[in-house]
Amino acid sequence: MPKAFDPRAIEAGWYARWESDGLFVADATSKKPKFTICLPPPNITGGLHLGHALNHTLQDICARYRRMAGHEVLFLPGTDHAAIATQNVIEKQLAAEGTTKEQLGRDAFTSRVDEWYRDVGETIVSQDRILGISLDWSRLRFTMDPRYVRAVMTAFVAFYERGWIYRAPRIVNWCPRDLSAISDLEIDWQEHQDVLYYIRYPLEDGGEVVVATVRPETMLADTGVAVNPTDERYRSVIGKTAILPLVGRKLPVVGDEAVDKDFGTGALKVTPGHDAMDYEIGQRHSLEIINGMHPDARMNVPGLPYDGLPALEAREKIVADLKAQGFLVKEEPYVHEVGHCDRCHAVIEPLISEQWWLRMETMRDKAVAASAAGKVQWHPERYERTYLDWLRGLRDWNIGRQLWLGHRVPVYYCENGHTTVAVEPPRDCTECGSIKLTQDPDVLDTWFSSALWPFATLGWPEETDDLKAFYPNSMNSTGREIINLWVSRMIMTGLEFMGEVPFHDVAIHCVVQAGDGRRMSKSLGTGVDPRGLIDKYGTDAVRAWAASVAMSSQDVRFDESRVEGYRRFCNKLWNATRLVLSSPGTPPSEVPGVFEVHEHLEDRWIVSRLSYTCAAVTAGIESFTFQDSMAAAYGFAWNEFCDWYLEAAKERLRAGDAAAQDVAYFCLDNMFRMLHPFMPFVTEELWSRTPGHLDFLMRAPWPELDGRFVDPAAEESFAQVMTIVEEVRGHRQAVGAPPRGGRLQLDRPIDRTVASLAARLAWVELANEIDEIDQLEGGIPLASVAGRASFPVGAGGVRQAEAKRDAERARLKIDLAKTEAKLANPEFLAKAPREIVRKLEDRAAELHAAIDRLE
RNA sequence: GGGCGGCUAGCUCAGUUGGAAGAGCGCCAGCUUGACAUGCUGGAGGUCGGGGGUUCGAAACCCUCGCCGCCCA
Repeated sequence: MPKAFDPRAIEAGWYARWESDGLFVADATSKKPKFTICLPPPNITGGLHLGHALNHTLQDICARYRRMAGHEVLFLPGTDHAAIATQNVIEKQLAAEGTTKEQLGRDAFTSRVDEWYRDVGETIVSQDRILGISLDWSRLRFTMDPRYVRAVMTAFVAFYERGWIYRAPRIVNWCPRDLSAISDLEIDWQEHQDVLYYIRYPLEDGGEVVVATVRPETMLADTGVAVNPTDERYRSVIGKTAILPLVGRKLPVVGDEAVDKDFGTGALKVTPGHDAMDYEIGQRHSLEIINGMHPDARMNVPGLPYDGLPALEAREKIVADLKAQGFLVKEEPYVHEVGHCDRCHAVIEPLISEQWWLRMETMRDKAVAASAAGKVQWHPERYERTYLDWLRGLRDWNIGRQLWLGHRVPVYYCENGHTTVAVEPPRDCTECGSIKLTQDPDVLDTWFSSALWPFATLGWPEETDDLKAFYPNSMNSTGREIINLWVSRMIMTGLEFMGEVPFHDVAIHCVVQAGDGRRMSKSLGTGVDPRGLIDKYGTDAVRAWAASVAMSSQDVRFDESRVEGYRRFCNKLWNATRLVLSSPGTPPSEVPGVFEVHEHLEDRWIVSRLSYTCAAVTAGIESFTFQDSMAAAYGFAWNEFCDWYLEAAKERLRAGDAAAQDVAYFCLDNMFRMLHPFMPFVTEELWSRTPGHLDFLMRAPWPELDGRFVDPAAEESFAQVMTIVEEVRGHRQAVGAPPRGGRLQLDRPIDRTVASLAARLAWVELANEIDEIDQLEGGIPLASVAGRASFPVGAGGVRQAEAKRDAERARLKIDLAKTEAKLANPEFLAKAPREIVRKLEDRAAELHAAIDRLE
């Protein structure tokens, strides 16, 4: 067995062996309890980054754990076409090549996209394999697969038939670069330093109203002026008519309570075609709606000198003209939030547009009710509020997008103006039989299709075996920014189409930031590809790191040294195994499941600790606090098993002691099993190298030690051993004694087993009679127990020993004073719980004794 | 503007009903100890963001202020 752990050497073969043995494939006919995760489909915009690695690892931990714990596990992989995001990526490529999608044409663009899907799809699949994610590749899904498309169309038609889908003009968030509407959730708000312009609108019969705006270019589409009817300043102007500067249009002045009296002058120019609130006001007062802008944000004002100008240029020219003609009252600096398209970063223009809408009331109410009934558990719990707050304010969903990429709306128009809505493209119009049909050009918001993921991947709308066996899913895991975009919508569609929530648990993991606290993103150049880390430290180290930060309450700045630390942990496991394997004699042919541990204190202690650790690891996974599991397993393996047990049992192992071997193999076996979900490769490799393991660790049963080996007496005794050893070692270093040698004398209350084990681990000789303390006169008195230690040192050593003793005594006296002060407080004695008082009394007694020993 | 989270050792983070401040990395010192120098041993380092309050007792609970991040408008 090589001396050092080498991730490359061991990771290569296991994944292929697990896969070829069918260990990832779910059996829908199995009688076992089912456990299902449909992996959140990564966007096909590029390869996976560290955030995906984290998320996929957490789900894989759950999947592997459940398999070992006896569940039939379906862990289903897939990818999402991410229409607008992917279209942006391809368009950037085309731009770099000096062309555009319009020059290419829709068909050529589509085949270009298909090519991209193939390449990136392969990259993502290979990344998940490298990460060891145990996905059922026989069920790989893509949101543009024909079967999946059919599910999307079925959902659309179902909503349409319920009367929930309608087409209507509304103010939408329009991206003038993507030439599409986008949803509220796809907007990135950024602070802008702008100018607030005060503009004089003359009244027809004399006088004027001054309005304030940061977007003077929209005035060309003004169709009214509004003031708050409770505003004394403007009460007299309601009902009058203002004249729009530069245009000459007559604008009715209306009173509407939506107007904010404190903003600007308190008078509002009303542009129903370009502002959501203005649109509402316009509806209430029957104002005309003018669309003053082309889809690419150039002005659409025929007959005016601004026609065809981009918005910002038009703004400059309009401001100059207003100034020249005396309409501009003043300008002042103004800071406000401006919406940007979160894909292409263009400034969003609110504008009136005819769109496809989905009514949400019924689904929203069901989703809220399901939450109230506790059907979905959120981890951490506080995210339930994020979800509910958003749902309660939910309005109709704009599901249409004006893109070239995505699921085309299944709505067909005939030459006679009839509309046919159908899952499959119809041959003829359902009303007049015309065969001249054209399909609506819009595509669906990507989240419309993603919302169906937990059941569409299982074959819905067909009643497949998979759907029957694996719906609802068991859990979903994602980042918090996806809660509203995706999780809430899956819950709504799941309830609507399947009559049941799509999963019982939602785990929201932390966000991994770059080392400097910035968001990790490809565009900022702060993204980290997990493959680079895996090359350096191995997959198991990356996964262990992911588990260790998993559900952290705060976002985590990526720190590579922690990944390195877990590689060292792998090496530690490797070498611990090497040590045990090197012990002579016949190793146990199989790991004893139950055996009597009675003779040696260290044996009793370590299996007791093992038992405790196993329970802690299990509890961590079950409660979605993976970092607790990782910490428990790490601490046990390194600090307890390697540092203390193996050191204590080393001589017995070398001598081929069967009991020590039994215990050591038993610990290794259980450690490998409980660590396997976290670090599948190194544990599988080491398991295969220990005797008696012919099958895969991956399908070994999950360890359940039931507290069988819990041994409080052994824990207490061993704790005493550790205390003594640590104090003796401390003295040894303080006096500059060599690493070995010296004598230790302990007084009678100390058990002989404890004494001899402590002496051995502290590399000192135990004096023959543990009660004859005077024999070691001149040695260093111990504080933790009655006893002395002596080491071969020169004169300087004695001084150092005394200095340490003085410092220790001073520290103990401070502690004692604090403790006694509390005990002297009558209120404390009266109000504190009894066991707390007793604990402090015991502590005071111990401190007294320790100080006495040092006098 | 509303809401959520965070602020603990030089760095990255734990700290589960309030009852003697922790880990990993880094740092200092000492160890070629027969599994591991990807290691072992010992050690230094914190007025738990500031200020109030509740309590016998607060890193933890309440109020307030200050930064940092996120979500929703």
